[in-house]
Amino acid sequence: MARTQGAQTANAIAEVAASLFNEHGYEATSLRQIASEVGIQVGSLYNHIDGKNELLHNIMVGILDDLLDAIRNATAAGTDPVSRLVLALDCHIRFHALRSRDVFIGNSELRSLPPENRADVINRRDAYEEILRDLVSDVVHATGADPLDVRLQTYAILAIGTHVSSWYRPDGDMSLDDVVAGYTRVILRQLGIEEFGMRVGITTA
Amino acid sequence: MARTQGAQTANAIAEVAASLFNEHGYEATSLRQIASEVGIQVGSLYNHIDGKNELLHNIMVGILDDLLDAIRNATAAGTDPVSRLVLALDCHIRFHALRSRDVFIGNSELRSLPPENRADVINRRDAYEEILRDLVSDVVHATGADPLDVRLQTYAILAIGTHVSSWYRPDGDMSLDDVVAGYTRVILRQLGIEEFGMRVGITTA
DNA sequence: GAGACTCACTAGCGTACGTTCGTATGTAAC
DNA sequence: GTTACATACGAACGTACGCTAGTGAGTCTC
Repeated sequence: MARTQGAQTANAIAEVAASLFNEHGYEATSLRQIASEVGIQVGSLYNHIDGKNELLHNIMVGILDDLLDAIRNATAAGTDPVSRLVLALDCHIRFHALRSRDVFIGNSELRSLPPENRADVINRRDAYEEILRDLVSDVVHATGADPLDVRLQTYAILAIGTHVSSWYRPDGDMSLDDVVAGYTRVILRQLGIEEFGMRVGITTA
Repeated sequence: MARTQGAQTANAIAEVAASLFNEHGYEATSLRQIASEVGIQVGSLYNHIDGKNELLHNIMVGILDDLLDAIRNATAAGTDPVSRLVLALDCHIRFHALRSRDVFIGNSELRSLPPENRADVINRRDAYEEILRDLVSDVVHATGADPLDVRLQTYAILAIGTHVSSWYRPDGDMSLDDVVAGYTRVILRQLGIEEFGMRVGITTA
């Protein structure tokens, strides 16, 4: 056993760690549990990681990098502010629903990261928030809508994403398409641009 | 030292525990830390509690009982569905902002409760969600507004509350009154009853 | 085939944890 | 003043933790 198993084992460790962190929390998960579910001994973990904390750090930075990539790619296809926002909301909600495990870890385990590693996460989180705020801001300027309060509106969108990741289940009684369409309507209306949404294919049926 | 210190010490333990759970998380907080901040020895804690988990359970049940009491009292003064909802939103947002420490514990440490104690918390949480949903539902029926989706609307309100508890700071650059007024306008608009809100004193200035 | 490298094993290190116990001390009740 | 109780202390329990170190088996390179 050598040379070829490395990548697979490393992958399995990361997956198992994420599942256990999600289920019991970082502090309540032991390396012995992780090793046991992977099917190796505790000591062997250290052939693949530097320590327990690296597992958490990788998950948190990874999920935020993926989220930033996703929203940038999603909005690139938009031809005007409203369609860019609609594309962003689609991405935002789907991402949080489908990757709820890692999103939840990212949102709940910041305090388990040693302070020197927190900036990596906080900077990415701030960057995402800024992207959303700019999208909202652009829509407001382009449409002349009254946004009430851009900051609170942006927070509301962020909150919906986080919340979706905590209740949405693929086998629940609401399809992901319905969740996306429903929340998109709600958000466009709360921004005061319900009628602009219709022009890009969002209906209030 | 006897007979009279009991209640004060018990109180101090609960307060210190909540602060440390909020800061580091339940699992990462040791009874030795708690005892040390209270100014007693570890063993002495057991004159006041049955075990570490009781501390968490009391916080979680307590905050939800307070929240349920608050929303019931707040809405009692409402004379019609819209004003009841507005009163509820005021209470909802203020409560989450002002009691963010315990709210955060309640929202993030459910998995640290042993399964047999979770029902206490989940039942209260469900009860709160039902109260909000009924308020939304009543408003819709009374005003004839198109709610888009009552469930998603209710979730959005819940999400805003949870999110507020994570960012609002009394010394931040937005007053609590502004947060409440701002979010109330956003929520009334997303429900499609912006104009009804004005009748009960919410302005979109 | 020899050497280098990968990756797993086993055993054990020092430390911290939640909890229990016996004891001491101060206060209240009678 | 005696009795009973509330409350604190200090020491110790068994267990689990993250992590390290030494070793051996398999595999790739040349």
